[in-house]
Amino acid sequence: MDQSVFRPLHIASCQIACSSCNLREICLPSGLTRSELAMVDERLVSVRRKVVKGDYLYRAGDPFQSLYAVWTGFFKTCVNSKEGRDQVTGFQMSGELMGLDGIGSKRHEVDAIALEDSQVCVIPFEDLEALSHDIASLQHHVHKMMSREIVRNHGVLLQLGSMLADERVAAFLLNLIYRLEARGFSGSSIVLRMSREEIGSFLGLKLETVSRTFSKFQAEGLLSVHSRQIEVTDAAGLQMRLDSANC
Amino acid sequence: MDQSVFRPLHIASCQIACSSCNLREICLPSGLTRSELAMVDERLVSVRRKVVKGDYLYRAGDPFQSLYAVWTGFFKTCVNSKEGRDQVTGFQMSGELMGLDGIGSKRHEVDAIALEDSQVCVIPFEDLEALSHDIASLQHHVHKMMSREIVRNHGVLLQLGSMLADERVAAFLLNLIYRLEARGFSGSSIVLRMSREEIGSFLGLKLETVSRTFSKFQAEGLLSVHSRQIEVTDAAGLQMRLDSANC
DNA sequence: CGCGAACTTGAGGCGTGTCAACCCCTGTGG
DNA sequence: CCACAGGGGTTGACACGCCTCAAGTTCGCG
Repeated sequence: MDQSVFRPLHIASCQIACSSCNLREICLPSGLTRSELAMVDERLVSVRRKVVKGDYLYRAGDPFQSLYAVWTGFFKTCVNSKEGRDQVTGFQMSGELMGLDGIGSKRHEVDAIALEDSQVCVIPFEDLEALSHDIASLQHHVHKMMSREIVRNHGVLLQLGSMLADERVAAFLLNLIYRLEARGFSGSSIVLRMSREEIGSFLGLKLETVSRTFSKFQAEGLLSVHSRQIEVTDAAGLQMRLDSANC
Repeated sequence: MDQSVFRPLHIASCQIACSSCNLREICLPSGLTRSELAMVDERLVSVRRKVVKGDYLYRAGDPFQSLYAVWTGFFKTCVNSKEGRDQVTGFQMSGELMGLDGIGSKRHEVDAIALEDSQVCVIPFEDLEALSHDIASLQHHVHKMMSREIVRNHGVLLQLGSMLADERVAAFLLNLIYRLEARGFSGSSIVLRMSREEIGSFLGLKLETVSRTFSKFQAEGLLSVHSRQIEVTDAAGLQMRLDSANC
């Protein structure tokens, strides 16, 4: 529906080019000049990969070769410890980068799973490093994106370490709204692509707690829930849930 | 005591050179050739800064200019949300890098505070990007270090999201042991540089819970506690605390 | 030596997990 | 067409782990 904006009429015939992608200002090439963009088109991004709902884009342990930028669709990334624990570490939507975890060890350290039929742009990391060598602003931008990933994780740490269940869920929804609005979608009408269990895993809560919290917010008039369709009627009220904590 | 190994006799006269630093294999220049190391000495790391116990190395909001590598001492980094929450996001010891959070926004996003009298090597980030341009292996190594920081955070996420208090404390101690041993220190005799409250903040627990857990481990014969001096007598037993969870 | 900060320990309360029942929706096969 | 199974979601009762509050002790530093 809303997403038609991102879906080309003929995928097969679609030129894979950052310069003509409407995500270019959000995605990897953000901030590049026209001529730099042309170099990215030519030397870097040439393959797009489809991942159907439920399939792995990559698994923890797979050899690392490429980063992936989400073009359409929605992903989750999960860590699995050897002790059998696992946890969702993030949800990725269009324009967001996946795979940075794999650079350090040459192997992916998390699983990346599509939550709906998706397409990603493949960014071979060796090529990215080579091109960064020739385009200083690209090199800097890569550093920025990695840094932001670190900062993002700090935010999640804060959620998991110091927030009550209500606050975690409110922060989760507000973050989702923020990112959807940055992509031109309505911030008040959200379709969740993930289950209650996946939200819970991400927030360090059980699925029942997530479900109860949604019901509670609904009873308080902050939003209305119809399974995965959420209508946020009072985003400011959600924000107050965060501000009013800890006095 | 053990740390004398890292403390030069005359600080003022000490040559600031990665090539002669005994942390070079753990720290930023790990994996560089002799000649590359010489370039790092010449063009990159020339200033060392002292930070006395309790002082800020930098604060959230400060303009970002440099990364810092811990040379001696011990730090914590903290996020502060505008709502008044705050949380320790990590503890840094010798050879570890601080400041990566600041690249994305040109401002530091966390506070970095010395937990004991410390010294850091200042790494101007512009110079690092410039030198990375000339030394491909340095560029790659910077990427690796950032990637590892991301992966490290995933591990903390897992702790905060899915572990009981005992398990968090056990994982915390085992991680500390691992890092101390990598630096040639005893893994069984630990001196904590941080308070119970700081450990609690890092692990998403209250200080009383941390204290109780130490006492519990002591009662079970896994370790003995004398305020901040911890003798780990059964590291395998601590590890079992992690493995046996969740069945 | 004396003060304040850090730490320990206990008692009780609260938030979230656990377990279970039930509903809704979808897909499958008789 | 209906019966049925299965997965996801909701809701309730209860348990338990951690937090809160408070008192007392030890440690560190002037």
